[in-house]
Amino acid sequence: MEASRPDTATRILDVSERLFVEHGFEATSLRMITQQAEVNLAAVNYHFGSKDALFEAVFMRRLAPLIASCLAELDELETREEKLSVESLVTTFIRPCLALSKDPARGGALFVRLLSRTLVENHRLLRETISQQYSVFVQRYSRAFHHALPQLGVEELAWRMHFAFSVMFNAFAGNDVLKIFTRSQIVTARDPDMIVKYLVPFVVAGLVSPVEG
Amino acid sequence: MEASRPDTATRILDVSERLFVEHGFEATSLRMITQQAEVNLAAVNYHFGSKDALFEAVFMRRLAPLIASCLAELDELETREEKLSVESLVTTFIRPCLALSKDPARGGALFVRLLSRTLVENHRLLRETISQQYSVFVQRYSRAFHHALPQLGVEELAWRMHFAFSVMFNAFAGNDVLKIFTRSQIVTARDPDMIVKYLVPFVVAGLVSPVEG
DNA sequence: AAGCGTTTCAAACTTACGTTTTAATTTGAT
DNA sequence: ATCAAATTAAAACGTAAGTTTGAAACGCTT
Repeated sequence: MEASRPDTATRILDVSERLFVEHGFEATSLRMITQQAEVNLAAVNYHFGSKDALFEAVFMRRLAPLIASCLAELDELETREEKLSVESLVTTFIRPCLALSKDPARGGALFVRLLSRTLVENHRLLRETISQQYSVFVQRYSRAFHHALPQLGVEELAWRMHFAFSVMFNAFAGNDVLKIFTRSQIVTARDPDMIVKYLVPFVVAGLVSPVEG
Repeated sequence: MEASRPDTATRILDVSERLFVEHGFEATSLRMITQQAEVNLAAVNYHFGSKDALFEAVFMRRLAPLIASCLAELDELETREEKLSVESLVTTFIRPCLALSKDPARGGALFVRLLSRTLVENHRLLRETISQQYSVFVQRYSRAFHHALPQLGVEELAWRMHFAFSVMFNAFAGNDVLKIFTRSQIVTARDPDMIVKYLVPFVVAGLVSPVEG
């Protein structure tokens, strides 16, 4: 009656995803991974080639569908509405993140944390492989936000998008900067819906705030 | 005419701070540190005891003065004004961060990046040593924000503070989440004053936005 | 100048890492 | 059933990590 055990490569990916989030890439050894995945040590190099390639595989398994979901939401929104509201635009990004966070089969909230962690560690992977492959993501959002907020100059818009995506990433990643001091004042990332309830108004307010003279 | 060379312990701290930011704690070896600091390999263990203790020393050298500066600004503001504005409150945190970012003698922007990096890596150091020592920081800000935003419930206020500090930390840390995709669309953290110009309005707007029914 | 605690130095130690190798085992088509 | 390919297994390899050691060099007081 137990669920069928995933194959070796999948078990490695699942365990790696969790351990990379918990301890970071460098601090996670192949021996930790293979032990918890109950596979032989050599299996990682056999199936993926190297530890670096394993990381890329872990990353790409989640990122590609997430980006695709966001762009699909964006497509659907642009065909449905003539004039895009900032809130609906923000939601096209948040909804796929939320769905991902609530779906354990797709890594649950783990991957968003991994993404956040990888961003600040600025891996070579993100600077090289990903940047070329997914520049369309930011281009699409930049254009959409420009249409929704035409009163903003390109520099001000870039900064606001930077801030907005920063806080959204951090929110889903559960990096509670205040928790360190207060000992879990907020039950972080436990209820993703609760995050969105407070996150969307905050981000939208920052994005649409009037420009100062 | 050259500046007098700092002593061994200080050189180790300076180099470590930079390397921990660039490569992370785990990926920075003592041999990298001692080589760039032009000290003997054993000097780290002699002066600090261990690599972990070195990290704590690097961290504490900057954090304590930063926290003290913030609290001093807060004190000065509370004695000067009866009713605190959200903007002035935000500024009590941003101004010390900005001063730190612009002062190479105190680590410049490096330490804020280190702080941000350490937050998402959630080191044992931050969970254990720091949380007890500096809980006063969050308590003071929580109370101040509660006075400035009395219309917000405790839960909503906690979330908004969480979001606000998230984006502020990330802004100073220069973790440009969009840069990865666009290849340095924004010249991040080059001009700290520019950050503040756009950061403060964004954060304030999010904090003061009206609560929804 | 002598003595003594402090600091520096070169070298080695132990351990753990990522990776490779070679053989055993399983799998799937004929 | 057989054979070839794919996968798993155990063991070892070479390297680099943090740490320790013991002697040499330094700095300061007497």
